Amino acid sequence: MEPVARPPLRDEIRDVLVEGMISGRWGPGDRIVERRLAAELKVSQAPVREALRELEALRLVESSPNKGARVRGFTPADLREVYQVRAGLEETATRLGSPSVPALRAHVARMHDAAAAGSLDGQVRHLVGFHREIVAASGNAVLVSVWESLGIEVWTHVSIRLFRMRPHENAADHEPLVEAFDRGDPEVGRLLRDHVLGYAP
Amino acid sequence: MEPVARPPLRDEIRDVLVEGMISGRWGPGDRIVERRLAAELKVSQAPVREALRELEALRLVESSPNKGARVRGFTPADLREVYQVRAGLEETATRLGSPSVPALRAHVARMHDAAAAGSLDGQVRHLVGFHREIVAASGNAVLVSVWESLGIEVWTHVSIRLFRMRPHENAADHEPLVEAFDRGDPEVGRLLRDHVLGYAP
DNA sequence: TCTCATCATATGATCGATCATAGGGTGTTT
DNA sequence: AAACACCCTATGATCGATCATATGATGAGA
Repeated sequence: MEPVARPPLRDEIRDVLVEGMISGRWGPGDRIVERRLAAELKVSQAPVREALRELEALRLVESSPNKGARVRGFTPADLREVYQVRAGLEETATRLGSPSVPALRAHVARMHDAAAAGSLDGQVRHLVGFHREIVAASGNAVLVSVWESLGIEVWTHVSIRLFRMRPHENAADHEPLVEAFDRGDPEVGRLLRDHVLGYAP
Repeated sequence: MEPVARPPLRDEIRDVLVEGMISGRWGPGDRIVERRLAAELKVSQAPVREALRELEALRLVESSPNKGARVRGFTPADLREVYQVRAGLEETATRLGSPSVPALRAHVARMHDAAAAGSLDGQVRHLVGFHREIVAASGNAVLVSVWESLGIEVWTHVSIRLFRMRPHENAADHEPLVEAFDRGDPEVGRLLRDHVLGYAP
């Protein structure tokens, strides 16, 4: 049994930061001052530091010794690097396992709904969910964790806001992929790679 | 100018841990007790914790809330997962840039020397150096950092000791790759991928 | 003896305080 | 005014102490 099992404080703090970055409270280049945040959240400096280290590992913030942390600024070129890696990872995933086609269709459908309802959050959630399904289907836990470590969801949100990227006609863009998975097309890996690279600015 | 610029204490502690894992002082499954290590190194608990978090991100240790950290145990299956991801990353690297063939040859030569001199450390260092050269040549910083995050060097050491893996006839195994890079073989990516997968137990 | 509640100990999680550094402001000298 | 040394403040880095949890030891009761 495992009843309450509160998550460590650092995780909650990390989520606050991630949420803040998505909502725009902290934008690229903004400093994140450990003591201020600690005071605001009514916690001590230590867990805040640990949360920041975690975000550093996720490449969401950068910090230099004795200078503190700031939200990572990033250029379209940086984004491109992330997408290149991500494309490679997802292609690798298709070699290791096949996603559930119904699950993919469900994500596409909800992406559609969200778009119709004008919900940007919903679109991003299902866009990411679609790709996460593919990665998870690889059955490779390391692959999943590396993929997650790219911080796809946050970056997608942030880049949409900053670069005014339209989440394309997502639903439509994904149909060919679903079809390829459905018919077991051996080229699906390449298709997926090109699809992901197409997101890059 | 930037004279002394001591690295943060947590980094030194992390290196001590990594070194200890390579040397066998800590083996898979061993607990790492924050306070003991802190006392031994004459530092406080905080930087030790941060070092452990860092190693957690590198997948070298695992920890559960209120239970502490232990060196990650791993089965051949886990290793295989790492190699699959690594193979995909290195293949991606070949699509983005071409390594310096002389640099590759140099690594192979030193691998040879090290093998002749019976230096396991040397072999591993240049084996890893060979692959790192390829990844770095991609010019993609994200790719490099993701690849590094797999902790290749440590795992290679550890798995050689635990699984009594021979570092194959490394030098020989690498010749065909060098040749392929040299003649700009478009199949080099696939070759490299298979080569890396060949390391898997 | 076996079971289970209680408690003791070890240790992770968190805190509040202190130490050390970076940057900026100020006054002095030329 | 310019250059420079000094000091002041904000803040990251580290520490020592306290709080909270998990795990094993102890012993009463059946």
